Amino acid sequence: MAGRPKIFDENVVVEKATSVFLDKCYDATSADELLAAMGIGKGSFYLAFQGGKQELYQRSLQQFSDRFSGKLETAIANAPNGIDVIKSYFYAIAEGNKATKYRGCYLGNALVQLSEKDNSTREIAARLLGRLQEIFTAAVRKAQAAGQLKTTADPELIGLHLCNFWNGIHVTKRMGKSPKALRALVDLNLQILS
Amino acid sequence: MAGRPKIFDENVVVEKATSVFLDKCYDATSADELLAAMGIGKGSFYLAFQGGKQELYQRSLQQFSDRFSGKLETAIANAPNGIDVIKSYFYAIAEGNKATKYRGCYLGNALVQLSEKDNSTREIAARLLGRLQEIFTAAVRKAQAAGQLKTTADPELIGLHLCNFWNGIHVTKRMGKSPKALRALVDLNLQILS
DNA sequence: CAAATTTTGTACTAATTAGTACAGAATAAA
DNA sequence: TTTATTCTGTACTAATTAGTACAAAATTTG
Repeated sequence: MAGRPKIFDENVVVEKATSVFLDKCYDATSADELLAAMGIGKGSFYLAFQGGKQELYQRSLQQFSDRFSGKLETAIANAPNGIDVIKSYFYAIAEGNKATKYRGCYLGNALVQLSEKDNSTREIAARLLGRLQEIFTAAVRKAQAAGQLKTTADPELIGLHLCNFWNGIHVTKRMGKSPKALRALVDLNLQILS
Repeated sequence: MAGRPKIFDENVVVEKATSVFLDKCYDATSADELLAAMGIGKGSFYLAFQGGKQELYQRSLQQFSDRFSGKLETAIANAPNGIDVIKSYFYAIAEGNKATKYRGCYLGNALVQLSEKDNSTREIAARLLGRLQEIFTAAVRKAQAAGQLKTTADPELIGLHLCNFWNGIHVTKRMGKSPKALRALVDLNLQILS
């Protein structure tokens, strides 16, 4: 392949863009701001991302989801009890830290922040969040089969509940609730996994 | 008081602005768009809302919360069983309709959509959502005292759970879930109110 | 009616926006 | 080395942005 070589790696710059999108909503993030964070110029950007800001955002959502889902799936697959892995994720949200306190879930944010006009991107975010739900469902089904769970409730429903609780706590966190209150909330909502 | 009379009612135009803010996030809503919806010119607007768009948004959040909280409190106070009123609100969300399917909760949206730079507005949204939590908590406490609830769990915790479930389902709804799935989710999360 | 007061609409500014055009730079292949 | 190819950085456009300035309009009070 002839031609001047790219001075950047697309995956790397998408990741840099993600950290900008995590701080503000899509519409409020300017292309200039993204370019500065990505460290490339307009020429390079609009050549690599011909769909402009929208394409960048969609790829950012996809990359984030791939990495996050992959990490969670691996952790569940390698643990003796996948349900414990899921529990630890929720308790980690309850603890939080200053940097992530007001960030929420990248995919959930997208779902809430996207205006009605950009249906295609919102559908992508919805589908990617659906993957999280499926991971929860699969882990519950596996644990039920292994006799690691008391509940006989539909694993689909429990998966939906966990995904919904995930969505909720990432919003409720932003109300400034203490880790103690959030821990009690997690306790209550994960009782079904005992 | 002498002077040319106002051609508009501030509460009315704030309400009109609210319906614009409901469709898109704060940052993405232009002042021009708001003015068009409000039906007033720049001169009038910047005189009545000297804090500009931010003041308008904060007053919009406050007005929305006042009206919504008032309606909910009245409904609970006038019902034989306040818990049934709360349940009906959640089942109504599960049913939804095309117009509100992707709208979510105005206050929750604010919490998620506001960038980190506008802390003061986010704190207002957090405080107003806290009112919802308090209404839930008070209703639970009252029902417990009246022997209408089996659970002896801390009413504060149940109130927090309901507020969190409220936050969650307004996001989960946007994943395109069917009313049937959402109803099952409500069933599961309101079991504690049986 | 005249003066004081308040509101309105228009015209304007200065900054920022997303995206395009294109000359030139850097490479691989012939 | 020449040619074909791909990428980069700069300069540009045309639209939109939030907010200001201010003259004229509409009212109350004296």
